[in-house]
Amino acid sequence: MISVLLVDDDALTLELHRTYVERVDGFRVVAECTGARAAVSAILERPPAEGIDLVLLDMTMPDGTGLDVLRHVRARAADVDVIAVTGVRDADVVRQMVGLGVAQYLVKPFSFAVFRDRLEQYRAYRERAREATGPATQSEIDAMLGALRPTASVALPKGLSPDTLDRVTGAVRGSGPLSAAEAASALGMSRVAARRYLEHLADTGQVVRSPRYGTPGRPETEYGWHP
Amino acid sequence: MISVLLVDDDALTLELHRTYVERVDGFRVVAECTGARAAVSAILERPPAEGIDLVLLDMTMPDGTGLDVLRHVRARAADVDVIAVTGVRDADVVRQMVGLGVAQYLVKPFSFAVFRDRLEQYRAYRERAREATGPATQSEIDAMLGALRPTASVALPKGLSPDTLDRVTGAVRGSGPLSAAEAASALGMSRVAARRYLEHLADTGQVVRSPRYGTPGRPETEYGWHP
DNA sequence: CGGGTTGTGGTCGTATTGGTCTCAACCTGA
DNA sequence: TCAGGTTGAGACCAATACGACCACAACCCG
Repeated sequence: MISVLLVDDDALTLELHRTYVERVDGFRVVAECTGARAAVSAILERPPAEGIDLVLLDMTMPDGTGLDVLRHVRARAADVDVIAVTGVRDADVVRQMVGLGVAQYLVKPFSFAVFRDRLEQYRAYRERAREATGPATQSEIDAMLGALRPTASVALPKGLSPDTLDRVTGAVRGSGPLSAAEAASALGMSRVAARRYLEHLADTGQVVRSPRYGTPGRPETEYGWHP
Repeated sequence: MISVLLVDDDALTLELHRTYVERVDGFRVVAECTGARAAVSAILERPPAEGIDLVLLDMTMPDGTGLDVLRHVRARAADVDVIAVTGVRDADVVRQMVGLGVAQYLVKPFSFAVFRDRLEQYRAYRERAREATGPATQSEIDAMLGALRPTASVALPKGLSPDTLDRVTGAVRGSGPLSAAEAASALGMSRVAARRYLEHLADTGQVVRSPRYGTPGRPETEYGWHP
């Protein structure tokens, strides 16, 4: 059983993630924190016997960032693994977190399927690390690290390509609310195709639809990012 | 140009690694240390302007281990990447180093070809991290991490020859973004084969995929070195 | 104030083009 | 010669553009 510590400043998010974790076999939540300082103490002071294996760490908290937490923990040689779970997508933050050894970096919001995949992947890494208790060969080490390699995520509906979805997602994130036509011209694709992807994102809850009135003619629906 | 610090207690090894680094384009050795304490000072005290990008870190040194070095560095928020280069293959050490955010773990001894591959892989990660200066999408972050983690096997997948891979790599490097068909005709090979190699390069993070719209019909994916 | 007109975007069917898979032919090394 | 691996050709599948038609809100005119 893998013991998990949840860290997030929002109680609602905490609860959601708890239910997520409990739906995955072999993982259990042993503690929760809403602040950076509390997280550091929880990780460092917990007796090793009932130690924490994995921390799901948010970035933004009132009394410090996830980066601060991780720096303290790493300095103390605490032997925990960390999955960053945050809405912060700044490339520099990602780089620093990777430098501090996060096993995965999950961008909120995400579906349960994505969450479960990441946890399963972490479990695979963990199993490999455990079974090779003695000296390992280079290729065993590679296999271990390779297990942490993010895999292509959930299967898309027919007619959608991962690459295009990625581009559309980026456009909506970058430019604020967009209509299908605007997204299409920004990406150099057709309005119909752009709309398909935006609809998919809306269906999976990653963007919100809202009608845009005022101009003559049928109202245009615009798609805005939903953090 | 990526600035490298070499850390190893053995002068001979240091020299060997220096020649290795200098044989790889775009990397240069800016400093060398033979001890743990010296390594920590070198990393922390060097002015940011001529900062160190990458540390090749040995594990066993007279005045401390590589783990100690890394813990100090991480606690100080130094923004350097690290490749562990050591003979130590203990699974627990590997796990701890991974937890401290090493980009690669190289077991001594190794050939120059292996060494170069790892450096190239690190470069791919670095480029991806740099090009996405703003907010990134989940899949961009995944691509970044995917570039970092070693592919399960060091050798190429069945069906790919090193020679052809070199030619395809050269074509993409030289001619900017290419579609599979364009690469095929430029190299005088079949579209299917060209695509196989381009896909491999994309999977290992050395080239980026992006769909090309505008014409009726299914969009063509183009493969670019690092736009 | 109300119904028709107009203009715009949503929706669907079809054509088109590249991606993807399978299997046979070829090449290389022992 | 044989075995394994690499390439290539064709068939099928998938993702997009385009155009026609439908739905909706604003506007206009009585």
